Amino acid sequence: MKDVAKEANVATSTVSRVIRNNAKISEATSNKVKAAMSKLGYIPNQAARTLITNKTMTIGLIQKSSTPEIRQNPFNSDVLNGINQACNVRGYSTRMTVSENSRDLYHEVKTMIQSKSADGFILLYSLKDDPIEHLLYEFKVPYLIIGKSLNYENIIHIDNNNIDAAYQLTQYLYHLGHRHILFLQESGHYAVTEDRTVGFKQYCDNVKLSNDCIVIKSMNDLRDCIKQYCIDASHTPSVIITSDAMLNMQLLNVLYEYQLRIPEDVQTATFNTSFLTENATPSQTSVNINPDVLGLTAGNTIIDVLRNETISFREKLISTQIIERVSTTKI
DNA sequence: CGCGGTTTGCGGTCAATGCA
DNA sequence: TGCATTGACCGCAAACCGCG
Repeated sequence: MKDVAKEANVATSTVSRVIRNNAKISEATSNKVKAAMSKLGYIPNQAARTLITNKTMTIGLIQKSSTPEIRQNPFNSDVLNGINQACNVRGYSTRMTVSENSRDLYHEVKTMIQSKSADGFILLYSLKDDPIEHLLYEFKVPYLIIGKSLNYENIIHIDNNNIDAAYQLTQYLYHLGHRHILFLQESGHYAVTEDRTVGFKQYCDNVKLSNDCIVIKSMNDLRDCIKQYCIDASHTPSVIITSDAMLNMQLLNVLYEYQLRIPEDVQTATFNTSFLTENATPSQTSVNINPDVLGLTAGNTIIDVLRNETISFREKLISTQIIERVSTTKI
């Protein structure tokens, strides 16, 4: 700033005012300063700005764990992409947690809060009685949740209506003629999974369809389940829904092992449209929950909060769409 | 009153200094 | 020698102030 001021023949404060878009600077002076900045290639120093503003211009992103299963889920990277887009446009950067287990994660987040490494946080999951959310709440740090708000009143959260999305998907499959549907859900008691199960059951009850929901914890679970329901049973399901695309990928492998053809022998549908579902063999009918929009909305909203702008909602629901693909085509 | 210069202090590190 | 204290320093924002 000193160099720029010298180059433009003004005081450093004048340079500061031009950068901050402060009023009461004549256009002539402003232009003079901008010319000097561009001549010298000057970029403001964020570390120095943090010193005086006490703002890091960083958003902390908390993911439930940093295991490959979660990191490599396209849903995750799509959400992060949305968040980063919002942050990039509005001058913020992001910092994500890397811990793989909840104890480490707790300390990582605590350090981030206490060292003032971020101005606000986005929780990328929602969990009942989550110690990490308690931490954010106790320290009075601005945060919002992608998913349901389960622990405190009036916490801003960005979500899909997963009950409705599952209901719609089941209805869609019913209209295709399916009368025996198997629903496979991931383990872990996360709200999304539970809601998708609820929506599925609701529609089945409505039309008096018998239904089975199985919790899958491992690849062996999955093999046992398919053997039991699709090989050994007399009345096999005509379609299998998976609560997430990663589980869907594993299912495709198991069906291949048992030489069950999709869509001829059994059909499949899943939640979370992505590159994976588009390019699977065959391409998978899936529910697009628009993770990029979830991320973009979350990013923009937390920045609004940090800028003390009034937020008109506590809950924002992002729409979902069923994407029809080969896995549920009529034969 | 518009404009812009002077000065201070943000939070932490590190070297110099003071004191027992 | 070992410890505590002080002050310079980083780049910037803004309170404060003065000129015309």
